[in-house]
Amino acid sequence: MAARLRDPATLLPSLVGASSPHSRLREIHAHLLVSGRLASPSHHADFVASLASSSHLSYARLLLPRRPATLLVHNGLLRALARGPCPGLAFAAFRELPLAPDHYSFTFLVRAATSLAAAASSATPVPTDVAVSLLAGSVHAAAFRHGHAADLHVQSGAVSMYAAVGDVGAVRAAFAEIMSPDVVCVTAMLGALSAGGDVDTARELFDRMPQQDHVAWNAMLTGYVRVGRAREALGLFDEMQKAGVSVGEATLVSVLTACAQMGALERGMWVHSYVCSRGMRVSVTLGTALLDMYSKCGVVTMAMEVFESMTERNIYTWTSALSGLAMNGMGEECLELFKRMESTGMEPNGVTFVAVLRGCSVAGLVEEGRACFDSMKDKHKAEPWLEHYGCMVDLYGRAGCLDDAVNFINSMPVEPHEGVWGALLNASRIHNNADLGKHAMYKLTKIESKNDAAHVLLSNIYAESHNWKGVSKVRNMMKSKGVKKVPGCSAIEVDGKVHEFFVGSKSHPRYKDIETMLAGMSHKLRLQGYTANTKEVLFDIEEEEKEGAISLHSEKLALAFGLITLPEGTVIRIVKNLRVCKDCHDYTKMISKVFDREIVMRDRNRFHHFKHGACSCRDYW
DNA sequence: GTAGGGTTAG
Repeated sequence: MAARLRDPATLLPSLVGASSPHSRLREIHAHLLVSGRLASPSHHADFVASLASSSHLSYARLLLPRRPATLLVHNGLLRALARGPCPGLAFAAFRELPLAPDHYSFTFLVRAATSLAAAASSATPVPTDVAVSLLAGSVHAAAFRHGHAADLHVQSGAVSMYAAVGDVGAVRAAFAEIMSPDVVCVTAMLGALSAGGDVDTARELFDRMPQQDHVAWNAMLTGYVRVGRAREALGLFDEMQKAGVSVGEATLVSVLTACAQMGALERGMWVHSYVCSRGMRVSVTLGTALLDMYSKCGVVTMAMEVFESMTERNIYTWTSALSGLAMNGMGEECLELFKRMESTGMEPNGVTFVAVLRGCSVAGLVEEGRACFDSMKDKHKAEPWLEHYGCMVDLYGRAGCLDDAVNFINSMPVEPHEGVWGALLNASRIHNNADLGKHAMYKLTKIESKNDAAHVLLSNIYAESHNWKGVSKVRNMMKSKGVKKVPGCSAIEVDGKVHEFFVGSKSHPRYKDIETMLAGMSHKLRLQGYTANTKEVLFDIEEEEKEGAISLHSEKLALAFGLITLPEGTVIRIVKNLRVCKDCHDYTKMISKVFDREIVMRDRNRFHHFKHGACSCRDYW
């Protein structure tokens, strides 16, 4: 009965639009009054909270003085504000509180501070605002002053709050305060640790928990995913299922993110069919995670199918789709989709522009990219980030407009970062401009002296122009500076199992077969007139010590394994942690022709779709 | 008759 009475008030956000005029609200208000449905204080509180949470804050405030003030009403208001789009308003309401706050009030304030901190850290790539950090401290201090800091809800909230502002010391202190932490408190700590990248400590805590519920499992899962340990995340998911823990949306989203990271398409598709077969509702978050998984596994058609089937799309959805098209080399489609997005009134943010600019870059759409960059400021009033400047340099440089790239850098209103010089360096490599490359390298190493990828790029530039002295100079430079190259690793999924290959590694159980296959591949390629680029092989900086190492580059090993194990006609999908080297790229193109196989190779930052001897990147990467 | 922990884009 009581629940039915509450209906009109709690349903308010859906009854009236956020832009409804006061007259319409008065009508509803009058109706509720006359029918007696606002008689009890709790219904009144619900009504006020509903108004506040549907952006009718001013009307909600009008209602406040109409009754004797109750904490219920005011706390409801605080809750609505803390959860709303402007959590800061909760503090204003708190200051005007006509009654002494209780422990409920403080959970809402802690929540508001947490949301503010989260918003601040996602808006910019820099560490969270000092102001938000101070705010968190003062909320906590106020809770102490009012004697409500010992409440379990406030305490676990404080742990999450300090994690959101990135204050590791405060997180530990807040957790240490808790006399007898329950599952929720420990899980909050778990989440805080893994958000700070300290998954191993989080795991210890997790293993020590007397019993873990599904939220604790999820916190652990996302911890692994966040630091890029996708394999462990999937392993944990297996354990979770064995333990019979209920699998909900949050779990699946994390699992999909792990699949996306690893390029584990089969596992990702398993999640998709799991969702479908159980008739689960595909929420925006789940849909976006699915779409992103497909893009990052190189299956753009499925990604777009998911996108089109979604009934609700937020900025993450749009940006993920745009970015998927961009990284799969579909620049025109990316721009098209961006226009569609603009026409729906969805406002792009900085991340969206990164995606669109990258789309322009892969397709060589210089003018469009320039227009897009300009529209950021003019039309969308968004200040470009360093990333956007980097994208522009990449756009000009990749298209061969090296002068434009240099002029663009010179006209930047902010100091260029390593990404900008890295983009110029890469452009120099594509267009064989050793002098410009040297300049970019000089600038880059002044900022980041030990960038291994940059050293490899420069060496490639020298090797390309047969400047072997230059190559060995770079090699010595790396030695003397102690620059360690991250070992190349290629992964391929077969029957749901991901196999990893490192350069020249012979440890795979089927190495003998792989070796035989590699020999067969070389033989077939030679018949087709392919000659390995032997001079460059000798100076391949990635593997100078190993004889013939280039023929054992990780992507070649994975490719051979794929040819052995995957039935004819299926696409071979390989995920590499670094960029593909030129020789492997040429080699793979040939393989796609000679073996008549479609090969999809995911690079460090984009996709190569090989088919009939050509690559979707048009040899610009 | 109000609360707390886990979920998507670079």
